[in-house]
Amino acid sequence: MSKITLKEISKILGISTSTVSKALKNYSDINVDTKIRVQELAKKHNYTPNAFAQSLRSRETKIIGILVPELVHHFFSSIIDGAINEAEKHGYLVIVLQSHESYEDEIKQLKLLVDKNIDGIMLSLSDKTVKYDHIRTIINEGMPVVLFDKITHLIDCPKVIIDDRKAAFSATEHLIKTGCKKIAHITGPLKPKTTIDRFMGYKIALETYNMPFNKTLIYTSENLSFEDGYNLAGQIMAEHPDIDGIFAFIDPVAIGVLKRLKEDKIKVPKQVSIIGFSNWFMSRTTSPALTTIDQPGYQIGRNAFQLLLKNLNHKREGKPFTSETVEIPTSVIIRQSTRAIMAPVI
Amino acid sequence: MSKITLKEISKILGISTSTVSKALKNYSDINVDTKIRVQELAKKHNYTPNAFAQSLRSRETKIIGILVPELVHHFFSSIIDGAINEAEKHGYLVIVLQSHESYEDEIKQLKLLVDKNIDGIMLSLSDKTVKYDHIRTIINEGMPVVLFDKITHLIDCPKVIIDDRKAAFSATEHLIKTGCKKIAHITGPLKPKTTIDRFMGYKIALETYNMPFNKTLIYTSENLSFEDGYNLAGQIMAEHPDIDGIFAFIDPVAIGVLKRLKEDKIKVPKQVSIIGFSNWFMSRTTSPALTTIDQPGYQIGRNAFQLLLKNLNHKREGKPFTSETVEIPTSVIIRQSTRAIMAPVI
DNA sequence: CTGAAAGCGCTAACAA
DNA sequence: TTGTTAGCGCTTTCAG
Repeated sequence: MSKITLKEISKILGISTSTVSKALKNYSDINVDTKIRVQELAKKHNYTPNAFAQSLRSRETKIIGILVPELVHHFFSSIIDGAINEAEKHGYLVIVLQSHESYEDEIKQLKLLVDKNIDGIMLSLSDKTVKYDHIRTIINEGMPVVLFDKITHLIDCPKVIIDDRKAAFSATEHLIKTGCKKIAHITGPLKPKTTIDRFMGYKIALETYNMPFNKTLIYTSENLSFEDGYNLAGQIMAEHPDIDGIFAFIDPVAIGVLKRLKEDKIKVPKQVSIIGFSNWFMSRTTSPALTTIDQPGYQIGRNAFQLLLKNLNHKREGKPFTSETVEIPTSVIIRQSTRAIMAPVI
Repeated sequence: MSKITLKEISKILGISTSTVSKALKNYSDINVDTKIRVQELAKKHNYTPNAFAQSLRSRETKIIGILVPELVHHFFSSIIDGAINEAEKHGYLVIVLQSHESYEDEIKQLKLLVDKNIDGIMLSLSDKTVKYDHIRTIINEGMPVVLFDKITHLIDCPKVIIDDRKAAFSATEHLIKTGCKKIAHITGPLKPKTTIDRFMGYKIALETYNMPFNKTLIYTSENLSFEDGYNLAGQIMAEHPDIDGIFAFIDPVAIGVLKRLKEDKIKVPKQVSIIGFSNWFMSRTTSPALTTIDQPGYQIGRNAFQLLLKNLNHKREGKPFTSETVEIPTSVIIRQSTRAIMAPVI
């Protein structure tokens, strides 16, 4: 029925528990015969050590926690996928928690994790989080923490990011290089820093290519929704009928734009090119398929775990935490909502 | 720095650890004054009990595991979302693991979970799993297990399911009621039982409404992909130009169909109606938006945890496990890829 | 009302 | 080569 313990094995074999323990771990100072006897009996009874008892002694759980704003989200679930798979390779299990973009929840969930004595935490900040003492406290108490995607530079710890500004620059640049002369940008609520970075990337690209920046070409989607894109597209074309490119800061909005333009019989990409951001699953299923920026979630998760692992090891060895920042490269996924790149004029 | 223990508190206060322990748990036989002194000191030092030590004694971790075929999947991540939120309400944390649709991985991951001494397991079977002894063993050893979505009736334990057959019946019925006379069905690989159930639902609906079942109207998507739908749609219309309805067993395939028909200038829903299955996020963003079957993932996760919790409690109280099956209702989400329901002829 | 003691299962320093 | 012992932090008799 239930699991067998060291003590029980030792009783059966008439030896001490410490001998059994050592035999199972192949200590060199144990008689080969006893080793074999022990190991066979253990196998026969399907012995596995009691994880709490081990943890209680070793101060290690081999469990880490990951806290994201929302789990039901292609980007974040990809990150978790990457983290879980990488963790498993190294013998770690992963507890998943969500902050639902709430500062209070973030604090609460973090506390749950800390109280469970897990070994380390991977964290993507909620959009509402503007104070960071709750995180600094955890780190100061010796918990290894890695920040990813939604990060702040105000916390000194390892981080995994994508360079949203650079990525947005590429997106805008792609529109420019494919012949767009008047490009609108749909941005989002101010808070997640990523949104602002994307806006900055757009702006810098215009400057770099000597195109005028026009404030009236900036539109704001409040809730990042498909519906927002749909409505804003109508507004954009009404206010600026000569627009020939739209860069939306996130795919669902871009897809909303796409749908509206099609319904309004505006040719995409012939008259207006559209580029999104994030490479959501559905972006390749639209017609025309959406050109977008790929954010490699899986790799972010993988790298974040690797950084965490490094600090886990540092902690065990008494070394100080590192706080390097790893940047994961993004790429433009060219599909059909933008025009073909024009051959350079010779 | 690190966490304070009962022993340290007791030393500071010059009382015994057992008194401290009881004081913190508000035992009735402790002097009110000592209680207050203890509780205040504990609060001051931010005392939280050591979770392993507690687990070691109580044989409970307050952690459960959930194993799904794939995490990066709207349906499964919704289930996990529901499970995590419900678990949290009851003081449980959730370890998430994936089988990647591999039988071997399923066994391996289950073992990881069991070895961690977690309190219970929520499991959705991999498509490759056709033997169930690994699961029966776990249950027989006393681990509460709840199966959801991808289940088998060959295991005696609580289950949460949706009735795929009934749902597919409704889907087909909806096409019939909106005037379709010749309906093709795109099904998938044989294994997940859900696929067959959907096919059965389609067939039974035809029979119920006295429509001929025609084997040549059944098409198979091998990899459930958007691209498959795209290609099959071409094939279907070539072989059966008079088709006026297509029921695809999963949304991405339906969306592929939609895209192809549009490209081929076939009017949806005027000439051909399309209905999907699953209500993936993107299905409302297509144009026309896709009519589909909603599979309420969140509720499945929630209910599965509740069943697990019930068995967790039964176990604690020495009662036998229950093995009830909860069926979560689905619904037809009517959008624009099917025609309006015709008024009944009076 | 309080404390001593035992024990959950495992490990490791030390003794034999 | 093996065993003894102590202890990780907590809870719960049971005795005082």
